[in-house]
Amino acid sequence: MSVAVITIHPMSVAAVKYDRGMGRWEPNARGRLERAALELYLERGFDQTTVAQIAARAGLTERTFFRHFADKREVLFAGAVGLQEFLVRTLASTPDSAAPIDAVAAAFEAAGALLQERRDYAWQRQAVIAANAELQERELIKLAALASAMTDTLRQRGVTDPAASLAAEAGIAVFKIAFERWAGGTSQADLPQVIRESLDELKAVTAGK
Amino acid sequence: MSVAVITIHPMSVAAVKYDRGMGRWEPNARGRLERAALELYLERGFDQTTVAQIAARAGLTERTFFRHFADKREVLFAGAVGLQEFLVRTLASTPDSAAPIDAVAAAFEAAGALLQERRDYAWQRQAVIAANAELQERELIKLAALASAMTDTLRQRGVTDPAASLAAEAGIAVFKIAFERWAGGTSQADLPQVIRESLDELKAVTAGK
DNA sequence: CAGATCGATGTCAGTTGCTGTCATCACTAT
DNA sequence: ATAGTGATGACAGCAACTGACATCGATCTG
Repeated sequence: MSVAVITIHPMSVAAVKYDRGMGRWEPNARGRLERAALELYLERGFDQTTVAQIAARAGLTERTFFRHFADKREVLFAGAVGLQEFLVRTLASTPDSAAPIDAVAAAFEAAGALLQERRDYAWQRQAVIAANAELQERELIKLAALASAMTDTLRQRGVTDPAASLAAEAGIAVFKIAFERWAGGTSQADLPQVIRESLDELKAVTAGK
Repeated sequence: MSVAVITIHPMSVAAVKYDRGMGRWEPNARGRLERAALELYLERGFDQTTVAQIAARAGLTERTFFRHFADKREVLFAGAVGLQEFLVRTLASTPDSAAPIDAVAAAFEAAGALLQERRDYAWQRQAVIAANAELQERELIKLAALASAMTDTLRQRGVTDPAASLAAEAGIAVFKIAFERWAGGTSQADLPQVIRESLDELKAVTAGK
């Protein structure tokens, strides 16, 4: 019994889940990979998902996944770059009259308002990250990079050195705790307001003699 | 041409670098792995070191490495457990009269004194971690776990919830920045004192209206 | 229009981190 | 003696990630 060898062109196995574009390949490969990854991480968990499965759902190959994302975790953090840019921009454009910690907190409040607009996505993403230690590691180093960027921005505003990094790190701590409370609760709390309350708590806690 | 099949007993290929004990295997396998790993990470870098190389230098096999350490990074963080226990113990035994943030800072000052006694080791380890992003991720999640443990301890002291986590996170931030300044500088600065100064800076930074 | 070039992807082979499973064998308790 | 026990070795295998090269529409160039 002889078997015909069939050469399958990439287009002919294009993912069922996503509409086909007009070029040689479907458009937005990167976005399809992000969406497929989040779906699979939610359905089966991060550990139980292979990169090959993500690529297959997006109608691509494993190799292509690694051309778009440095590793299996990074696909969940693609948006972090934009968020950091927004925060730095907002911080840089805050009037110099504000104290460093207040300027940092104000930037986070503005970012919190944006996050709230994509609440469903933010909550899904948070659920995936909360369920896996490796993803938490990646989240923490993104926050550390953010702290570093905000420290630089503060320095450019004339804030001297230990104060700049402390204001940035303290601001991150406030945001972390506020976000956890917001994402963990079932309430319809307002994220910017939770951030503001957490900042006031921090001020109270550090109001030592 | 026939070749004799030689079965090599583990003892006969025991590591040259480490003295042999009296049992079936050399003693302190775990410690030998830690030392071999640190040496190799310093010599060739974390990425350029394979687990097989570490095991070989310790006179063991790759499989044994993974029986002692969950992954290639964890070998650098074996001592973190003891440090966390020390910090929690110290925090728990601080008089209740101290404000939460001061109690946390006092615990870090005590731990800082211990770290200073092993300054060479602490600096070598820090150099390895500073050179590799994956190791920084691991360090950050250890600090997050530490924050969580200190938060629990503060709660047991009657500190209510947002204040407890904020005091712990703020304390971590202070320690992080103080340690960086201490390990980065060439000076003979006193780590507990650097921690104390950083805490004062934080208090100044958060002393908003 | 023909040909060169380019960019995004596919294909394939290889290394390494990490795991499951079973064998080995000094030591220990009965 | 005999039967565990515990730390290790040996081996097979999966999945993450990388390097090298091939493919082929789209685009540029003459």
